Amino acid sequence: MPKLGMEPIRKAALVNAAIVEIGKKGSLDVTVAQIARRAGMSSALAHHYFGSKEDMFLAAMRQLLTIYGAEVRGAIAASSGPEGRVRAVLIASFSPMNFRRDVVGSWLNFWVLAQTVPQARRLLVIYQRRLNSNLMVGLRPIAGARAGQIAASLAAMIDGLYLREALTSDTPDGAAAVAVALDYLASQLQTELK
Amino acid sequence: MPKLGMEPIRKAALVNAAIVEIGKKGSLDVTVAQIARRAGMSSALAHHYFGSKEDMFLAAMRQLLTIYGAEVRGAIAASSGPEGRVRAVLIASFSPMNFRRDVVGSWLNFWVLAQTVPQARRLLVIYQRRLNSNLMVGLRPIAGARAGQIAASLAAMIDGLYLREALTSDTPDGAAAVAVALDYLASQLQTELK
DNA sequence: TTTTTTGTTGATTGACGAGTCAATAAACTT
DNA sequence: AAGTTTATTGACTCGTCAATCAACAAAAAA
Repeated sequence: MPKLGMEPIRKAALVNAAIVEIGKKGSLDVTVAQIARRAGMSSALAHHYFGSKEDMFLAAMRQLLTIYGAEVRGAIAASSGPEGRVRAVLIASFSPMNFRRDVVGSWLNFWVLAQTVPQARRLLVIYQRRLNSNLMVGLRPIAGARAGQIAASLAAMIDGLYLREALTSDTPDGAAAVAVALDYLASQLQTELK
Repeated sequence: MPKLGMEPIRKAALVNAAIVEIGKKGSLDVTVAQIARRAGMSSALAHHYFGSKEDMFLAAMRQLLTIYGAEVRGAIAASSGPEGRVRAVLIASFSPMNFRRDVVGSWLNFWVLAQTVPQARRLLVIYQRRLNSNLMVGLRPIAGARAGQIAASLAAMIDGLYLREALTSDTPDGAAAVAVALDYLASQLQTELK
């Protein structure tokens, strides 16, 4: 019984299922059938809405990026002052929403996807640019000429903390990750004022 | 014409071919036939020496770990003083040998493998422990109680820089990566002496 | 010199999975 | 009412690939 307007609903379901499935399996070697089943439909329908598996992956990646971006924007809006802005970015990056096991697992695998699929690479580059830019806005007023250097380090550190999270078996500890990054930031700023 | 004692030679050839092939493809989706061909033999022979594809991957991982470990040890031996030791670890981590496109690509994919294969995870955990320990030996004398925190940050940063390298299209710039890490180190130590 | 061990491969098997298709059905349009 | 669009799936095609096997060759051992 075709209720109309299913397309966006089913697409969303597939995208979420893909993220969960990839995260759970820890690899892109998930079948369309698995994803479709988790999303409660046949694999044929998944192919009907997304032309190919790759398209589905890209949509899932975009979703992750979108959520992440929204959360960062929200945190920045609620922050005050340059340093607060940088803190906001860090806190949002390790929020319970983004720093979840399956999400981190998916990120890692999308990084792999970006090695092969130009479209995926583009998405990841966008993320990197946005992260860098967000950091720079906050850092420039307080770190001056060193802002670029610090931003690069912080960005690398964030990615690295994600990477390590993907390996630890216990539940993600966003607070600890934030602490590491903030500690670094504090020391850098202190250096500035020496 | 069976020249005897082929086993180690063929195994080594396969391991290297696997690293190159994975790095080039940017994914673990390489066929045994591809690897075998690059190593100059039939896929059947590859299966003869390594029981399975997975075993081959694990051997390749071990190889990477071994080379990395050897290089770090060498650099440490040639260094002097606690801070020199830390520098040595960083420099070795981004040496031309380890910081090559295909090698970095392989690392990334082994990280993914570690999500699925316990044996691979174990290897990666060994790497992490060793890295941490190497850093700690150098940091404790100069950073005291903060050594742990700094080591964690440095380790995350190293991994993060690798991760980012896997994404940039141009040739790896080990020097720049070392600079970022050293800059962080310098600022941390300065904080110590404030 | 027979036998065993080591090296080597072409051919084959067996499984799995992406993508297609034909068919069915319920809405919406005219 | 007839026709069109949207939703949905089971069955099928087609390709790929890991792993196995049977067979052959040469060295070493007996």
